This record gives sequence, C-alpha cells and structure tokens, in this order.
Amino acid sequence: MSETQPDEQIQIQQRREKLTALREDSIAFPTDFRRDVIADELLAAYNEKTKEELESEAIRVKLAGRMMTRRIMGKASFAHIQDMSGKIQLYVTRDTLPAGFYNTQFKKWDIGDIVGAEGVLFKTKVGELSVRVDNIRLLTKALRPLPEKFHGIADQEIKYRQRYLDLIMSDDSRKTFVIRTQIINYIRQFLTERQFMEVETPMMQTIPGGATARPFATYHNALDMDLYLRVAPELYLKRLVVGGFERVFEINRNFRNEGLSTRHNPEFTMIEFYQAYAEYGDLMNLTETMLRGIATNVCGTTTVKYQNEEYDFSKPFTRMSVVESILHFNPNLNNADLATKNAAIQIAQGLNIPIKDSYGLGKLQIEIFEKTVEHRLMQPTFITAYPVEVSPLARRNDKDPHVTDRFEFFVGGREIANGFTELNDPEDQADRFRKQVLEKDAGDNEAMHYDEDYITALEHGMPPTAGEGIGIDRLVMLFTNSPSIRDVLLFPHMRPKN
RNA sequence: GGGUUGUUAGCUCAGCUGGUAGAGCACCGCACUUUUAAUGCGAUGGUCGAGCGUUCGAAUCGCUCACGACCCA
Repeated sequence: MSETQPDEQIQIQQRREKLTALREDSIAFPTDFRRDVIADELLAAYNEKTKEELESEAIRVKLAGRMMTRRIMGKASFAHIQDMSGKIQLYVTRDTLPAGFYNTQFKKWDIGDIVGAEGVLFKTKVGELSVRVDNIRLLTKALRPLPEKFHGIADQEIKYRQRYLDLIMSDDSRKTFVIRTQIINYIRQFLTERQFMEVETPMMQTIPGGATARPFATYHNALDMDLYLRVAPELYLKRLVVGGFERVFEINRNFRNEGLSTRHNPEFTMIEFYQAYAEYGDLMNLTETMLRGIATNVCGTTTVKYQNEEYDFSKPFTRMSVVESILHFNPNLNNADLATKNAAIQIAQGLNIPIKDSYGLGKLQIEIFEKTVEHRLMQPTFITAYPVEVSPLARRNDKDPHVTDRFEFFVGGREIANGFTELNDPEDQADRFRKQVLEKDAGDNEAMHYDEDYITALEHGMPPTAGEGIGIDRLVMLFTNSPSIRDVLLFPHMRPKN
C-alpha cells in the first residue's frame, strides 16, 4: 500500500471494506426484495392529497432505487431515491428501524447505493410527498462514487463514454431517450395501423446497395467471402414487395463508412417503408400526417423549438422542386442558368463549388442546391423533382425525363427524409446500375454496385410502389432539441481511449 | 481535412505578467429528529492529459502527440 493513494482509490477502498463486511454479515447482493410501486406513480396518485388525508389513510408502500442524496441530521435523515420513473424522498429515523440498524447500517451506506425501502406515505413540513421508512435494506453496494450532484457531468466525453452515469445524473438525458423510444413507438404504431408489416432484412450483404455511400467491409471465414454491412435495406425491402408483401417497413441500423460529425455517426437508425400502388405524392402526404402526429402526440405541440428556432408543423408543408428552390433562394439566377450543363458550370464555379469532369447537369444542380438552398430550408419543406443522375433507384418522371418522381424532406436546414416512386422498370434499373458502375470504376467509392439478383427480382415484376427512408436520429434530435447526433444515441461511436 | 478551444482533487471549477497547488461538492471525524445544493466545526486527498524543449525555476511559455467540444469543408 503506497502512502499517496489517489482520492478515488481511497473512496473505492473504503466502499470495498464496507462490502467485505456485508459479505460476512449476510447475502451482500440480495435479490428477494420486491417493490409494489414506483416514484412517479406515487406522485401522480397522492401528491394532491393533504397532510391530514395521508396521515389518516396510512398508505404503505415498497420502493426501490438508487440513493441520490442523503441529509443526516443526527437521529433522523432524509434521502432521495431514484427509480426508472423519478425520485421520491425517504424519511429514515433511528427509532422506527430495528435497534442499532440506523447507526451501524444505514449511516454507513453511501450515495449511489441501491436500496429497498418500506414505509408509510406522509407530507413534510414544506409539503413534499415522502415515505416514513420503517424497513430499509441495502440491495446493491456501489463501489464507485457518483459525480458531484449539483453541477452533474459537464464533460461531454464522460456523458458519451459512460452513458450510465449520464443517465443516473441527468433528467434531461433520460428524457431524451424516453422521447426517442416514444417516437419510434409512434411510427411503428402509425404504420402498423395502416397495414404495414414490420420486417427484418440482412445487415450483412454481399452487394451493399440501396444508397450511394461507402460501406464497411467484413469477411465470412467459413464461406471464404467478403461481406459488407448494409448502407440501406432498400433493395431487400423491394424484393419483399415483389414477393407480395405490399406494405413493409423496417426500423434498424445502417452503416456508412464516413466521417463523424454532429450529424453523422457510422451506425445510425433509419426507417424505410414501401407501399405498393402508391406514388411519391402519397408518401409526402403520409409523411406530413406522421410528423404532425409525432409533434402532437409525443411533444404535445405542433410548434417545435429547436435551438433558437421554432418550426411550425401545423400548416401544410411547403412543396417546391429542386430548380424552383434554387431560383427562390438565388433571385439573381434564372431558368436558363440551370438549363444546360455549361450554364450550370458557370454558376457552380461562381459559388466555388469543386467540379469533377464526370458531373452532368443534374449533379451540378444538386451541388448548387446543397450549397445555396439546403441549409436555408428551415420550416418543414418538401423538395421534389430530383435529377435522374443523382437518383439511381427512383422512377423517371413521365413529363420531364431529366428528373425523377422523388422528394426529400427538410426542416431546420437538415435533410430528414428521402422518398420516391420506385423504379420498377428492370431495364431502366439495369441501365442506371451500369452508370453507377462506371462512376465506381472512375474512382467514386460511394457509387453503387450492379445487383444482378435485384434486377432478376424486378424482372419478375414489382407493382407500382413508393418508398421512403427517414433518419430516426435526426428526427429525434429535432424533437428533443439536441444539438448533436451523439446526444440521441445511447452509445455514440467514440475513438477508443489510449 | 482546416480553424477555434479544452484537458488541474472522485465531480464542478479557479489559478493574473513563470516563483513551493486552491475553492465548493463528494469522502473521513464530531454535533444535530422535518431536511432538500441541509447546517456548523475539523481532517484527508494532486505525476496540473502525455512527451520534448526554453528557463536558475513551468500548471503557466513553445513544439509534438492523445482524447474531446464548437465552427467550416
């Protein structure tokens, strides 16, 4: 034992010694305690009762949770315990516990320990609903001290790396993840009641398809073959539509081998859904209804506050085409500037957009859109008519063969959703794949592979279908007012320490 | 990838132009039967992110690295 031990080691050692004593006395990690209620249920049921009503009713309760605070005042103490629902105060006195227990047991316990307590509800002088404890047990000894109670954890890194501490300490963080689950549950219910069927499709794919993104590669030993983590489930879900599951959805992880940012995590959650005998306009309407429903049912309002802005989900969402939106936000431009490749190159160069030789008119339009429009789309907005060149899986528009029957949805300057009428013409799809392969061969490692099996599926006939993907993480960011995607991922990707 | 910025006690943070390391909370001891950031008194606790350099002397100045945060691409 060295003379100068770090403070934390001393505290942990003290707690270990207490645990050793517990092991000698009794079962140190008992499992036989059962609670009959949780904190918020008590607050909801009894907080409105008067002191006198509670005294006369003498309601007995059994609670369990982590001891978050404790104020010892001689022969009596107050402590707050926290369970899955919230916190409630315990009033523990020497004389209501078995002889000696208060001094030799309870007062030796530590903040962070998990306890089970039994007693009668009452209200304190200042009116806080509390439990007058007459039986209390230590259920789990915590060997490590909690962070400081008042400021909580300020270091973002600890919040991400030790999320359990963040969840113990921060009501806001807990709430964010509760809302995340509520949003997903809402979407699941919304689609299920519209006859969509939830399915699971491969995470490990031999040909990574469905999005233009760089995949993670892995390897299957027994089959001696390369596999890729999926960048999207799209092509499998559409195979299911070919198979007759005419409305399907999947809520699951995608993996993209790209950089990290406040809006990007290598694994992220998407919902994709496909509806046969529908087109992209139907899905815009469905999306609008669904998002308004999330706002109303999960957040309780159609006015969503995000950072310093307010977004209004009550009004019909704005709809305009890519070209219309460029002209709208660039009043100095006119149709002719976006009508030919040479004109668009001029505009793009003026905006300092790096241009590759392979860019066609459509790609140039999208570059101009992303540079000058995307971040300005604050209120809920659908952008439609995306160029064929950047939409290899979307159906070509019948009137304008340069664009597809596709939309993206934006709010707060961020893309949240992407949907389109699916390309169910196998010959057109094969052509599009071939163009993607040319781009891949030219060095674009985000370009798609040629998926022969998928073409075969389409050749069996896919009914007219519309499909959409929504980024769940970005959606949750919006509805929880979270500035970073890491705030809505329980365990965001972090570089390993050391 | 570029810019800005951070890393000091278990936690939250001070630490000025370089001169022997500070507070609050937590922890330990004493007192206290309605507190709630409990209170009062006392004590313990540090390889100042890592390395190299400048200097008589570095938490402080410089460089490199590690890990974050924010902004930009």
